[in-house]
Amino acid sequence: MSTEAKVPLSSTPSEVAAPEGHANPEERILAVAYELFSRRGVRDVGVNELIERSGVAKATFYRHFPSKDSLVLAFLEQRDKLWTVEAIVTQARRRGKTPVERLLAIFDVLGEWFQREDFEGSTFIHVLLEMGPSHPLGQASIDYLAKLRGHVQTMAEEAGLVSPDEFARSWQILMKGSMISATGGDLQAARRAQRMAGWLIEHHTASPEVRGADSNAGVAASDK
Amino acid sequence: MSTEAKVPLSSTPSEVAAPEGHANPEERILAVAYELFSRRGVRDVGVNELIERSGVAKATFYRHFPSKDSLVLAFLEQRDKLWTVEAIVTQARRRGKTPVERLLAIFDVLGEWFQREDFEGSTFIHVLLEMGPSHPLGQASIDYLAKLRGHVQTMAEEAGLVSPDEFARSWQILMKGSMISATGGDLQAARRAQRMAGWLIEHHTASPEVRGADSNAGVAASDK
DNA sequence: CCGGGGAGACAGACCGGTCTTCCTCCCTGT
DNA sequence: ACAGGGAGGAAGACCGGTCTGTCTCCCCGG
Repeated sequence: MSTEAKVPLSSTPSEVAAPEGHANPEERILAVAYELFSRRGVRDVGVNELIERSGVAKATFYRHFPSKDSLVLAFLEQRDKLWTVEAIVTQARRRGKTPVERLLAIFDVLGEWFQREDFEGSTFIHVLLEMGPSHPLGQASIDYLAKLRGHVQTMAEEAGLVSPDEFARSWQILMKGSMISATGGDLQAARRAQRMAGWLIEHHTASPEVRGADSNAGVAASDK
Repeated sequence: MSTEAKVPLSSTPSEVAAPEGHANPEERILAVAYELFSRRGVRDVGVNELIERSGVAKATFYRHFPSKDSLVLAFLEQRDKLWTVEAIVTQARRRGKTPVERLLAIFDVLGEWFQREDFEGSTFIHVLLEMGPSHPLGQASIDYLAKLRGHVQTMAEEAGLVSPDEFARSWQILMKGSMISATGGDLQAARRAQRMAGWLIEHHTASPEVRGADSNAGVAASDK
């Protein structure tokens, strides 16, 4: 058996995930769940549909996942690994030569993602709003969003930016806002966010001399 | 029909836990719906609960609202009026002296809203993600978000900013992003967004002196 | 023999929505 | 002045459907 790359973002040629390729039921269930949860949210997909589309018996489902929520938890973990890390962070790192370029490349990746017609919106934001911040699944989503913010903060530190935490939190506002706007139909949201992201970088750049003053400085800084 | 100023003396014997002040059932239902939908989203609140908490009969409910969706539609309209317009736009206009101050005051209002412990998150974003962009209620949410963006654009024009449409779309990315971050627990999200909003204003300010030119973003490494 | 897996009936709760029953107010015709 | 009737509201049974989760039955391979 070929080891098979794990379906990064699309892969599956056409329709919903098929049992093909995954021998054991657990992988089949998780693959189907990934597909359906990503596209329609966790509340909209019932256990019966998951079971039907993964060609598995109900008892088998509940033997591997004691509850639907535990499957959702596994799905979120998978989403973090395949989407946040592999599709976003790793991709962005690969594209830029300098640390700053790598940061800005995040919005290039997001922009391409927004253009895709199977763009589903952000899973973690979706689940967070669906379940609420106090629900365990909402909390898990918050945690994964914080994990993503940690990646941004690391990249900011690599770029030598000041106040990496403040930077990453502001950066994430831009990411979240652009994702919501893209869900609402603004396909240029990534470009707009990227423009603001540039200004954010400028204001967190430790300049050798000038720029001691706070609020806004010139904008046409060279850089780049 | 048109009479309305009648006081129900000793009528309506069952006045259990219904919202005080609202005599007619339609207002009671809408008031309860506003409360529950705002706090928990529309999917989480069923018609039975609405009926029970507004002290109304089921037939009465369906006489005034032919379906749950039509009530949600009425709720969204109410939300636009009470929240978007009265709580945000009017408040922000009242606070600032100059057009630019009025724009920035939006994030002051948002910041205070985030601090409230009954902060519920943004209704329109919530409904949009709950129902999806293609559902009529999701579409309505998109429309109301566009209406809010129109207010921002108007304020931008009053401030004499260039590219008011581009400005308003970028501005809304900051608003949406800060609301999601606030839902996730970042109570400083409004402050951070406001900082970026200040830079956005600068870059849309048509300064007679320097900075004319096409400005461009001049920072990103993309432009694909 | 035994355990995992497929198929599916079933339970119990809840969903949006319809309809029936009764009661009370208010308008109107004589 | 007063009886009658229509309208609106309260209470709630009911319907078909969906939800998560349990349990039974049978098969098949090691």
